[in-house]
Formats: sequence, structure tokens, C-alpha cells
Amino acid sequence: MPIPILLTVDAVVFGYTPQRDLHVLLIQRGHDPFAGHWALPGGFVLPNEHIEHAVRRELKEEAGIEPDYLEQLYTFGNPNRDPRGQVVSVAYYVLVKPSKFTLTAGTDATDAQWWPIADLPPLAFDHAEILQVAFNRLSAKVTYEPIGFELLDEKFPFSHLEHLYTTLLRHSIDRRNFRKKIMQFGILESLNEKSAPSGSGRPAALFRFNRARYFELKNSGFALDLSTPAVK
Amino acid sequence: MPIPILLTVDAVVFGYTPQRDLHVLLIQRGHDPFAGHWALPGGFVLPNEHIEHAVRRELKEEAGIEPDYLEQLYTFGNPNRDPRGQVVSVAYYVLVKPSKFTLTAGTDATDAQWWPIADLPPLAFDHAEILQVAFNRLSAKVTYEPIGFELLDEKFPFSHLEHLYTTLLRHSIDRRNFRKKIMQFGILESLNEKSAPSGSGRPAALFRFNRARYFELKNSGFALDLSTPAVK
DNA sequence: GCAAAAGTGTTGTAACTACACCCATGT
DNA sequence: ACATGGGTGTAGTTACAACACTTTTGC
Repeated sequence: MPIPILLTVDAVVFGYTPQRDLHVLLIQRGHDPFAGHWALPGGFVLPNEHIEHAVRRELKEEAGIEPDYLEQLYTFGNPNRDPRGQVVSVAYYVLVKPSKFTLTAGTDATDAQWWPIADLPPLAFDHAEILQVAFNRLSAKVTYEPIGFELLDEKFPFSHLEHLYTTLLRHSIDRRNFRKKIMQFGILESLNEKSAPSGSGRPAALFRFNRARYFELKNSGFALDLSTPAVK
Repeated sequence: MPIPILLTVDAVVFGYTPQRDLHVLLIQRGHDPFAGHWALPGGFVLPNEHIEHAVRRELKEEAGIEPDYLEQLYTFGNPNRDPRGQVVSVAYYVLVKPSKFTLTAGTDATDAQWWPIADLPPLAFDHAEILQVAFNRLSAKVTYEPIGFELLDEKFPFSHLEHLYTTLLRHSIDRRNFRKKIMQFGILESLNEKSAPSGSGRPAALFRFNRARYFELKNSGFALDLSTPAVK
């Protein structure tokens, strides 16, 4: 005797802003429960809607975002996670280049904003836990798949990549060795452009991720390894 | 306006039988849809039931199995995956030592049986896809976490471990190098016992997985790597 | 004594870590 | 000229891959 259950989706959207820090997209809830609290974007799955479609729809509605990279994270089924009763939520994690979008608050939300991962407000429901799981997954995955590039602009200086990895791996790395390793794979295309000078310092060369080259490598059985030891 | 949706769980239960092959537990369905077809064990989530609890309950009911190792795999939400209408399913994968259980067919099932992974019957719903995802996940995970031991008996000869990895990695491996690698970690405790002679050949020494030692290693920041190159 | 499975060491090579100084630009 | 961030090479060490013969048992 099947009993229908309320099903939602939630998205942990990561963005890496030019100021060089990892951010998460949060929306401020307009209604109860948790009215006024910050929460992950998400909402109920519609009848006959594919769950992945539901996430994309909610992201567009609530924040005006259409992600390139989106992947299922985990399904949270603790019967007490929502004060309204049993609500099971399928969580996704999403990587975007923030420069591609202007955030727009949707109808259900009073606001949509990027929050630095190191300084988050209290979150509604079990969203702090979901975010933690997402961050851990991202940190782990970035060492064996080149998904970090989904967070950077199309063209980026090497230092952005390095700083991103520093943040995700939670330790500093040796610049020379890291660069050598990535260059060896040949998955970075070096452009004949320099970044605009930002304040002072030498302008950096710009690179682009060579997706085609990466898939070649991958299909020929090559395993990427972007982990790097902590520098003392 | 939330609409309730039917929610099920499905389990991909892997077992490694003494005959030395990787098997999956399937049940033969007693009712429509797909009456008579083989399917993954599973069923509907009850009101206010935690989803993980639902899997354990179904496994016990349908096959008499109480697993040690159980982990969420992926949530399948294609609206056409069930002919009865929209049914979202949270899939788990489960590792058991088959020698610990006697299979018992439950009330909904006409039969419960181990099937060799290399020779499966046609499956109900999208269960073939689920099984494929589970197998891929298991194959990947076995290289960086020692979950393979959950499939072996408490005491096992080295050759069982080696054969298991051969099956999961889908290529043969160098026995000497593999053994060296695993022995280096010190996660195998060598017992002063020999396996009973099975037919002909030299009797093998028995080992036990040293869980405590593994957690020590892990907590001191050590990353296991049990991948091994294919032998030419 | 032969078939079948278990057990074991060495050597060359490739990959990694550690490490510090010069360069280009803005102010 | 100085502050800021960008860019680069080498040497010692370690870890891995490749490889084949001997041992113990049953029949």
C-alpha cells in the first residue's frame, strides 16, 4: 500500500567570484517555515517532472541561473528534517561562473545572494548539513576530475586556478609543482593574452581549459590526479 | 502547492560467493507490474520512515538479509521509469558476505536468488540501469577504500582478494605487486592458519582485515590507493 | 611425477618533492 | 626604487612497473 510523500529538490550552487573566493548561492525565504531565514534554492517536484528538471526550473525561477554543471549529490530522508512533516529532498550541486549571471530574486524569495563559504548565515532546515556534504564532495572530486574549471571564467590567469585549489584542498600548495603537473597533462591552452593589470604586479598570461584534449586523455584510459601535497 | 509523489527504495546487494564470482541478489516479482520478472529488492517508503530504514526493512522482509555495509547510490527520477506512473526511487548499494545468510523468499516475492554479475536475467523497470550504476560505483570505490573486504569472509586466502579485484577492475593484475602493495599498508593481519585444501594445489595462508589499523592510517591522513595497472 | 595453486625479490625508470630567485608592471 | 604578484629549473629520493622461478599439496 504505497503512500505518497512530499518530494523536494535543493541545490548547492558554488561560484568563484573575481575577488577570488568560493561562494554559495542562498535565497532568503519569503514564507514560513523559516520565513526570513537564508536557505538553499529549491522547491517541490511537480507531477511528472524529472527531478533534475525541477532543480533547473527552481534555479531559474528563484535566482535567474541556468547552470552548465549540475550533478546529483545525495538524498536526505530524515523524517524530521522539515517541520511541516515528512519531506524527502534530493540535493544537487551546481558549479557556475558568477560573471555569467545577474542574480534576480524570484517571487518566493525576498532576496538571492552569494555568500562566502567561510562566513555563512544560519541556514533553514538541514541545509547546513547539505552544504557541508556538497563542499566535501566538491573538494574530493576536484582532485580527480577537472571540474574546477567550471568555476573559473572562460579565460583565467593561472593564479585563479591555484587559489581555487588552495581553498578547496584547505592547504597551500607549491606553485611550481602544481603548474608543472597541470601543464604536463596539456589540458590548458595558453592564450596570447595578458590579464588587465589589477592594481600592481606583473600582468598574468591567460589560459583556457581544453575540454577536447581532456576527453581524449580520459578516453585513452588516463587518470587525472590533481591532488598536491601540502606545502610546509 | 506541493504534490505528494510515490517514493520507493531499491537495493543492489553484492555478494562474493565461495565459487569466487561476484553475484547480485535478485527477487522474482509476485505481482504486476512485471510479475514473474526478476528485480532488485526494494519497495515503498512508509510514512515517517527514514529512507535508509526502508531499505533495511525491505531487505529483511524480502530476502532475510541484514547488511553490514549499506550506502546510498543515486536517486532515479525519470517520470516514465514505472508503468504505474511517477515513482521516484532512492537506490542503495549493499555489500554482504553471502555465507552469513540463508536466502528466504518473502511474501511479495516468489523467489530470491543470487545471480552472477556476468549473466543476469532481464530486469524489471530500470533496474538494469541501476545495477550498472552500482557496479561502476563499486568498481571505482574499491580502489580508494577497503570496502572489498566487506564481500569476503572474515578469514580469507589472499587469492580471493586478488580475484575479487580482478573482477571489479575488469583486468588481470600482477600478483606480486598487488600483494606487496596491500601488505605495505599493514591492513591485513596474517593468521596462523591454512585454508583447507580444495582439490589440488598448495593450501593458502589465511588473512583477516585489520579494521582498527585502517582507521589509524586514515585518521593520520593517509590515502589508500588500491588501483593496480593492468598486466600485459 | 605431474598438475594446480601459493609464494616470493630485484632492478630500471619515471614521477614526485623540495627548494629560491628573477621578471614585469604600477605607483 | 619599491611593492606586488607572475614566472621558472634542478637534483635527490621514492615509488612503481616489469618480470619468472620455486614450493607445497592432491592425485
